[in-house]
Amino acid sequence: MITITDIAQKAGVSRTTVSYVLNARSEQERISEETRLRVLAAASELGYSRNELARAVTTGQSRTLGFWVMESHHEPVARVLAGAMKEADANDYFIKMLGFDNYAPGAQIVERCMAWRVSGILAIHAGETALDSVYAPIAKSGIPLVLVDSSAACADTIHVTSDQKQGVRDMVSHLAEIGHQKIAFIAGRSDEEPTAVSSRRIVAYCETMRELGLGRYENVQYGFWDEAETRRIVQEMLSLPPHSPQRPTALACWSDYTAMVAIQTAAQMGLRVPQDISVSGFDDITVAPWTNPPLTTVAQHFEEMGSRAVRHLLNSDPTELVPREDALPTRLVVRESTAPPSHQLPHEL
Amino acid sequence: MITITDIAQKAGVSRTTVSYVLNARSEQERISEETRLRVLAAASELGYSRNELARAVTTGQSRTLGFWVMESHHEPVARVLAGAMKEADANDYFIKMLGFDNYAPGAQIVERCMAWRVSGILAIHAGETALDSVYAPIAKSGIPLVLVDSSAACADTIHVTSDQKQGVRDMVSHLAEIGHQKIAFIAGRSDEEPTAVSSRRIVAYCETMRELGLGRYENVQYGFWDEAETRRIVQEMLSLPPHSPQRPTALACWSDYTAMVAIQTAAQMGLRVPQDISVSGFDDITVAPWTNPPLTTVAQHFEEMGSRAVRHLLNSDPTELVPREDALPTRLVVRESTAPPSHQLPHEL
DNA sequence: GTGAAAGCGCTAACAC
DNA sequence: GTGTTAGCGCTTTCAC
Repeated sequence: MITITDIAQKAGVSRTTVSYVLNARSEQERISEETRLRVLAAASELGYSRNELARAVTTGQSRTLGFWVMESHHEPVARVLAGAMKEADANDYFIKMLGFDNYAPGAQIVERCMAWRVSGILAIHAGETALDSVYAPIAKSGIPLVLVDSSAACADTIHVTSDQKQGVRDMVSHLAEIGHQKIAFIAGRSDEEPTAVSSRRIVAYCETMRELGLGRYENVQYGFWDEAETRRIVQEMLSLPPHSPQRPTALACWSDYTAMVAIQTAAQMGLRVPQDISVSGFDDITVAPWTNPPLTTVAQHFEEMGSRAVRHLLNSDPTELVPREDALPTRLVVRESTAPPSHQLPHEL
Repeated sequence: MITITDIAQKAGVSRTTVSYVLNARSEQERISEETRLRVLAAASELGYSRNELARAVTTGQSRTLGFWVMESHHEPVARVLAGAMKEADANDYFIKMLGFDNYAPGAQIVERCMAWRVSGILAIHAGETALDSVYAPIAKSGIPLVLVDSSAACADTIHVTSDQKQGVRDMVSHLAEIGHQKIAFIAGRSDEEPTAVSSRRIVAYCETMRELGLGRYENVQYGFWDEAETRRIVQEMLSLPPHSPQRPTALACWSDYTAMVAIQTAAQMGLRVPQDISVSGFDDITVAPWTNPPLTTVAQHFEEMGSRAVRHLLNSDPTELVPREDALPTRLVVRESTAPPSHQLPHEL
């Protein structure tokens, strides 16, 4: 293994000089162009490869960010990670995976971050309970933390997320504009708690309904991760008599997955989407344009969320990560799963 | 920052002793139970956190694996990563992300791996061209490489993948069993080259067709990543007269995404799936059960692929990574997008 | 059983 | 401009 000592020897200078040249600190300070070139030449001739570990030891800087997946939703996680990677890479930082789906005890993961001198932690999809259990150790460790798409409640840090409110408002307004009044919202909930994003979307739904003068029909139903519950809810609502004041003409779903289940359930009941019932999603995942019918949804810019999070972690004075929410705009994508409500009876079974 | 020197002082022993205790090398060698306890106590009282970087410098072992996404298919990548993480974690290794979608020059990434003393590299979805450009530097670096779901051609390493042949054979046999004879295959291709997995599935398709005595109808069409081409192909095939010998009664697609596009295209042509045309996929992604109709497909165990790859990287003698293919079994999942061919004319537009 | 001493590869005051 | 020296925190050989 080639070290700076070897280079120093070959170039006939001291290790210090080599270090300065290799770190490009030669420009402003000391080091003549002539020696610089000689050192560089020696390095490349010897096939030198810097030992970043040794460097990290002395500087105390690992230039590494931890990426913690607290709840794994494949596509969003992959996309946020891609964005984070790109940004980290541009700044010559690395990303270390800390955990997937929380299978390792949180405190242990934090301990490892300290042991590896991780420069910052990006936690994605942190629910309240999960966060509660690790927030204290992280805070104590002094490692900067940025949350992405998480439960905001106990977020004593920067929280990068989409502007859920705007997204839901755009969707509900779109449905209202094309003539819907009975717009139900299908929210998400995991075993014990509503997912954070979901609960904020509920609020936005209710507010918008009121703003639009549709407050009298406020209908929030809870689907679980388990699709079965979503099916049950949809069946129940769509089994109501066609002109019942309870029966929704549009189903605004908190996620694309849920929307797909809703569309399928409706189809299995012999209903046509969107003629008999409109359905919308949230996220705009890859397959959204390929559902039958193509899904009207709200696009989130996951990649951007990732790079924003990394930028927060890197740019700011570590002690100045002032807690706040960094909400990215969403984009309404109207496809074919929403249409004006029919005034005829829904297609019969 | 607390170091072993602090512990040594507090426990009244030498740094050597502390090091031995902390590395649990105390059992077989030296160190009395009494001092062991005293050292441990001192460490925990002081709130000691080991500096893994320093440790890595002296040992030359970073206990870190690089994960390189050469082509990003969100869900498969996320799932393989999850599996890899789990296995790495169990062995007290970390995973470092090396790149997403090849946006950084390969040689540079390899250089970084060397600089960080990465213990092994896991590359996923490596196409021929991408691999060609980085294979030499990796080989020269001496860092063990394991490929996952990649182009096998130039794979002078272990290649973890699904048993594509079995998967395709199961699917084609299934279609044949329920009465199809005119089974077309829709393969994938990126700009310049067929994706590796795709090309191997093509071979498997052809072989199976012959084995089943259906060799006279061998019909491989190429879709691109771009869905437009897939649409065009499907439209062309399904525009043929119903009883034309060219017109397929089943479309075996190389991926679930492609299958979704095929189903949608068929639906837009007024055809019913599976009554008028059967469609099958490959992968069994999350949404496969929620398409209309639910997708018949071949499931791959992505998580297992990730953990297998990591195991290869860790368990084996680095010099003994004998090049070979580690093919995991697939599983046929019959849902509702495939059914016996109708003997009536397809539903008219 | 335990410790002294050397060393891993690199950085950074400070002196010349 | 350049080199000397000390040090980062840890491991490991060797002597006691």
